[in-house]
Amino acid sequence: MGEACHHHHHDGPPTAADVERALGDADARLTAEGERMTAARLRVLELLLAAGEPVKAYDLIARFGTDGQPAKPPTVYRALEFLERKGLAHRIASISAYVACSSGTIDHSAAFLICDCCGATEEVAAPVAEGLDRAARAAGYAIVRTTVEAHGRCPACLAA
Amino acid sequence: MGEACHHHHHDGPPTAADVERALGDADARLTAEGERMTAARLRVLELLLAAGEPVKAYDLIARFGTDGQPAKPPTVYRALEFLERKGLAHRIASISAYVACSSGTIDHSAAFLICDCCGATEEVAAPVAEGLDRAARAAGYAIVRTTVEAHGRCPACLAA
DNA sequence: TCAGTGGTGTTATGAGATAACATCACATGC
DNA sequence: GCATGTGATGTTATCTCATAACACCACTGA
Repeated sequence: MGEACHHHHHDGPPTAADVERALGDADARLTAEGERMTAARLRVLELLLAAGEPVKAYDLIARFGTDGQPAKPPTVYRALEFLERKGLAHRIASISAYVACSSGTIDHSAAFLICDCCGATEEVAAPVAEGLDRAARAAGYAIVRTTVEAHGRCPACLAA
Repeated sequence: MGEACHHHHHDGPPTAADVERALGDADARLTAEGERMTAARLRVLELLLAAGEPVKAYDLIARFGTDGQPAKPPTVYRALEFLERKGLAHRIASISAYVACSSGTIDHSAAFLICDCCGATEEVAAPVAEGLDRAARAAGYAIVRTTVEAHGRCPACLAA
């Protein structure tokens, strides 16, 4: 993360109420779909939502226990895999971190704008698909999933 | 890599002559730029070129010595960092692998089509930048570098 | 010839992720 | 009720990926 400029307070984490609401929504939706929103999955999603920015898996592991006890790695990685599969979280490959999905739409190919200075990320709806789809068609590839991540500076860090 | 279909021979590696020529070109170009194309850097580039597809860092480490002796990790990671900085190689974050740059143009933002079946990759010139740039402008971000990787099936694996 | 810069060699360790296997919870059919 | 199958979890160990730190070397320019 920060290498050149100081850390700023960007968007910041959502309020506790926001987190609760999002958790409730997710729980209700997945339960309705016949999925099991277990304690571990809810806890990991809660941590991601509360952070409001990408979080490293081992940070989730460290923060997992409400009593300060860390989780075992597979506990968190399994929850992340589930959340990702269900579109509630995304892995950001270029920084090996995970973030709650901020888009309401299910089954989307997300793209991210990532500030290398303060760590803020913005999830933007696949405005990229067009160009990539065109290239894929030209090459004869059938795309299953995409990783689109742009690194740079957020408005706040640019202003600083 | 392969999970569903068998491994096919896709494009395959280039001929030894192709590799030699590309190595010579890279050497000449960087030397002209005042960079030092050292043995380790040339060797890693040679391995990447010869593979003709993404290679894991520890595979490069294992293949490094012509006598079968592996390299020490930093040797290869340093060479990769240099090659990437100079536009001769790319890291593919979604699979933690490295590939020789197949584009002639310097200083480009590459995008990749990656076959999850046979491992073939196609480097396509940033046809993606448009959409992403637009989104970044809208969000006020200044983009420095991008990671664009599409996973799916290549034509050969689709046909199989 | 001496300092500065950039590259290499080496050791060790940090960070990210998963394999394997035992156990548990829960829904469904009998 | 209770057997049975499926999916989730707990636990241990390990594997893969990547870099920190420090000593040494090669080249360049004052």
